Amino acid sequence: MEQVASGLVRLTFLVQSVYAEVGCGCELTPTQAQMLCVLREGPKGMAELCGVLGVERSSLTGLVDRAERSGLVVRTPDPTDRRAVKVALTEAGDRAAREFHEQITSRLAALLDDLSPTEQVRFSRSLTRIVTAAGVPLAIGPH
Amino acid sequence: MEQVASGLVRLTFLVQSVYAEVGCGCELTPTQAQMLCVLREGPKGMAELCGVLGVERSSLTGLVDRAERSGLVVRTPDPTDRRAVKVALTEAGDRAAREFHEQITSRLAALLDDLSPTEQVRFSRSLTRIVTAAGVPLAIGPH
DNA sequence: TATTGTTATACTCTATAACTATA
DNA sequence: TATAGTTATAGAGTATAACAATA
Repeated sequence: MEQVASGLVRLTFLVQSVYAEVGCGCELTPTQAQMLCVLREGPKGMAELCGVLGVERSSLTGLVDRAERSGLVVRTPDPTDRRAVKVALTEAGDRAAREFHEQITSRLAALLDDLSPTEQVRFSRSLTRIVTAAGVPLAIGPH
Repeated sequence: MEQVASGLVRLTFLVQSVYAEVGCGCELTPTQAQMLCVLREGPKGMAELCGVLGVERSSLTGLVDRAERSGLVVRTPDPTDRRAVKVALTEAGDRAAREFHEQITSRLAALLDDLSPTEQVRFSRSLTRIVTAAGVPLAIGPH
């Protein structure tokens, strides 16, 4: 039990550090990387984005503000609801998101390099089972 | 590759949320929980603690300030070096650290409940192999 | 001169509560 | 009244640079 818990915490640290490092290389904070990855699915309203990211609206306002200031996203008015806005990736944001996604995917997969092919498959399956059982959403990102 | 990366990120999510939740129940922020766990080994100097936690000294000053204000740790002068201080757990800090450690250990181990005993052993072994290969230090998180 | 730790400053991320505008 | 989003405010966590005291 002790062993497993320690392993899980250490793995979490490892993944976080890779995530931060890759993000840094793309000039993205981990939170920005996460948001940009979500926005690759398409433009989203603030409330919707809050739900996916698991943050409060006031927090998201700041996140979008900073990302917008950095030219990664834009707010556009929602034609169907004048209270609402849609947050969408800019071209630069899309480029950064793609780059981040590509790199994080290969960097994280490489963490399993020391396992045999069979072990890799088993590990990956168990991983999926664990997070599925716990109901963790699919979106890539921390928190 | 995509699969593995997604699984790793989702697992990281999951572990972080459990970590935060357990910490919250012990009135600890995740960072405080981590620091307190490290200090269970014994008192440490600021510089040493920085190394283990992977933060800058100025950051640690704030962390220790807040933990000290909450009565979790104390700074005591180092008799062998008048520049230095030792950071040690108070009784309350030790109690919180124990409680956190106990709970996080069982909560994280429980994440593997859906795997068969064989799969649990395999998963745990692979976990250890991955973090060992990557050189993730042991001291971080629960021991 | 090098090391230990703090201070000053600035930024990101987060939340709660109060607010505006629209539905 | 309820929902969408922002503003005001506060606090944790992080870093860099400048500084003090001691080795």
